[in-house]
Amino acid sequence: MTEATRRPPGRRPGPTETREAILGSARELFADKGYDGASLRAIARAAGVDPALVHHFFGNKEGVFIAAMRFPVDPAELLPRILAAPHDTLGESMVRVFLTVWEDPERRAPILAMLRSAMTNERAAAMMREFVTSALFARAAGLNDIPLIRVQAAAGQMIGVMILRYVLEVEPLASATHDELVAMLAPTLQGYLG
Amino acid sequence: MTEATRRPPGRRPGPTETREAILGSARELFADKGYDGASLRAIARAAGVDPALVHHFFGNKEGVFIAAMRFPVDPAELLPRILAAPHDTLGESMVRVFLTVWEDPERRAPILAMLRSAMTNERAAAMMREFVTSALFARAAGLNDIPLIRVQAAAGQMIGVMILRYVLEVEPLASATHDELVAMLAPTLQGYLG
DNA sequence: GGATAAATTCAACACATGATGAGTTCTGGT
DNA sequence: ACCAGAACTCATCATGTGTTGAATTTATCC
Repeated sequence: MTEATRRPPGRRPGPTETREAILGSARELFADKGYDGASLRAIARAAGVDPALVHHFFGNKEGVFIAAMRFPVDPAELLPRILAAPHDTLGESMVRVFLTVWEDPERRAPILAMLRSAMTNERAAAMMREFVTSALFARAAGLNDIPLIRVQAAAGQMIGVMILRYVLEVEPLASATHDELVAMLAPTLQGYLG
Repeated sequence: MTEATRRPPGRRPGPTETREAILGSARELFADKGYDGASLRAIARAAGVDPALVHHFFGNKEGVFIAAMRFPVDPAELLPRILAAPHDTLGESMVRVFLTVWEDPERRAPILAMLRSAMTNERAAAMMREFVTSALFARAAGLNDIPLIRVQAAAGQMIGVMILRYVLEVEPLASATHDELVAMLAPTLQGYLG
């Protein structure tokens, strides 16, 4: 029992799914440590792989991040789901979609990763600004002729509440049911969007 | 010109203000890199001082952070200023106080530091949760008999907007005037608090 | 089956980090 | 005038970081 975990070099037999495994670990680690906090080596370790392999696949750390952030949440799928609601229940619709997405760790991860990274890393902030601006705000405002700044106020309300609920985990917000949150927040969003 | 910047060891003559200088640099660096992103050595460098001196004064990195975060914003001074307003303009009052504080870099720094750090560091998150819960939410709710969760929804609105405005710098939110923001946000907060 | 390419590891690099211990110079109290 | 302690720097340690180049094994294509 010289070394328990020491695999030989060289390609593994069978079809290769390692790349996806790395992306999975990357998403998880970026999600709860942010860009700078998640180390390449930790990502490699979590994927059961040598750090150099990560480089081989993605070139450098930024490459890993960008690859992991593809589809932070597909707005083309989500926005219609929000805007499909009748005009007078747009607010409730938006709250429910947000809650549904954030409740599922799989779908929450990329958003959290983006948000956490953007808070302390200039380039990540630029990526998020870009994404949020062109893929979310502009479309949402364009589709229903709502002033851009009001869409942003609505998004701000949800971002703030999500941080208090999922990052800071402040009570009673963290334990509130979906219905309670809808009752409280929907009128606000409706006010901005209606 | 062997070494331009090389001060001799030993105590400096005259009264000593170095401790405050270190805290100043620490506050600045924590504010825009967060706890993990701001290195002791960078703080020392910014204060024009040897890294070991920082240890001498504060024991370890967490000591520096805690010392730098004393008075993130004195709630005992701020809350009365918000709550002094007549009941039907509480919302406007809160928006204005938030904007005033965030506009001044000196006062924004500790809050940003706290927030940025809390996003990626577990201990910083605990500190912030503690602070926000007992020093802000509980008092604000207690003083005027408002349900705790509504205070948090109001705070969430402001936190989200502040992030979009000062961290992500999304337009047009980032360039909006105080009056525009008040007009848009005050009714929301009034709804939660009234 | 033989050549080329892909997947994978290892060893090492240059550098940054937080921390420690010892040494030097000044201040303050007696 | 002395001396304990505070202020201050230096050199150093152990660890972690992103990145690189070479070596080895397997898969794929002609």
